[in-house]
Amino acid sequence: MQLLFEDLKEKLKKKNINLSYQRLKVLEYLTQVRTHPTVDQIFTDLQKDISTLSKTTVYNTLRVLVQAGLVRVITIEDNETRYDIDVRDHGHFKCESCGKIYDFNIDMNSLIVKDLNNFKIDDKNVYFKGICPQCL
Amino acid sequence: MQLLFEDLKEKLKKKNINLSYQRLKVLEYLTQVRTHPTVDQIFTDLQKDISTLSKTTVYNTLRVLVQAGLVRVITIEDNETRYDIDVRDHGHFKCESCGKIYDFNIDMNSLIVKDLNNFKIDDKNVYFKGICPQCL
DNA sequence: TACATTATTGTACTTAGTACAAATTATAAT
DNA sequence: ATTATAATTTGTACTAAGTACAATAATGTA
Ligand SMILES: [Mn+2]
Ligand SMILES: [Mn+2]
Ligand SMILES: [Zn+2]
Ligand SMILES: [Zn+2]
Repeated sequence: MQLLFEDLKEKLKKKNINLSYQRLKVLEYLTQVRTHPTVDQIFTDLQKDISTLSKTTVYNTLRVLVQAGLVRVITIEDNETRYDIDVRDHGHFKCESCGKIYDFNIDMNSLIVKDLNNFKIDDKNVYFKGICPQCL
Repeated sequence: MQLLFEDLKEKLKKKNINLSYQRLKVLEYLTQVRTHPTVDQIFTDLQKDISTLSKTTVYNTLRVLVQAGLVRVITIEDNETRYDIDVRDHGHFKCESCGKIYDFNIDMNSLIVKDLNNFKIDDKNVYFKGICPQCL
């Protein structure tokens, strides 16, 4: 636990992000809670530990982490922005019954599109919707 | 033009959607303006013709059209929901410089994911981000 | 045409996210 | 360690997307 915290400090330092307790806590939360949480979930849970926490700080911190490439944004539903500590290429499946978001492996390099020959592609996203096994 | 309008009437009737001038106009707009417009763009443009148009009506109409499968929702950026009259399988590329959204062909059936064997998949989405040729 | 049903409109409301200035905390220099 | 400087956090006010709802208008049917 103490060890993890030191690892996260390293992670931020390597990206030239100044250390703060709030930033470490948000990063720790995303490392432990792998459900692609929303800002509100992060805020509500962390507020139990940090009673003075402001939601603006959560927004600010996430923006910083995303810009540094430590966290990615998941946009599946327009009304709920979610955050993912796993920045490696992978797809997302959202169950329309329970709302849970599952990760799946997909080879983004195999998604070669001839229509986009002269386009500079920076980011590839794949997401599916349907019903998960538990809800079926 | 008159012919097109009759076609759209047919399209709605086939889906058991009651006819109204507003619904026809929204459908006509999406048929003609293929830029994946937002609610606000649709509303602002149609208001020039229909001065009494309410934004609520645009929201209601789009919900009806999406439920009927005549229109699909495009969620790339969390703050801008866009609408597409082309409901066939295809991918979207958003230029991060000019904001334009391009269509591209992609074979969704080739996206077979072994991690999702027991999942019921209803909807597959692929979108890329980057810079378009005009902006490069 | 008359009636019943459905759609439109306008307003009020909710919620996600942003702007900004004051207060606090972290970093660097002495 | 103390101080000065810079960066971050916090709280409030604000914006904008979207929804709820009741009154009004339009549409479909007998
Ligand atoms: Mn993920
Ligand atoms: Mn399209
Ligand atoms: Zn489920
Ligand atoms: Zn462009």
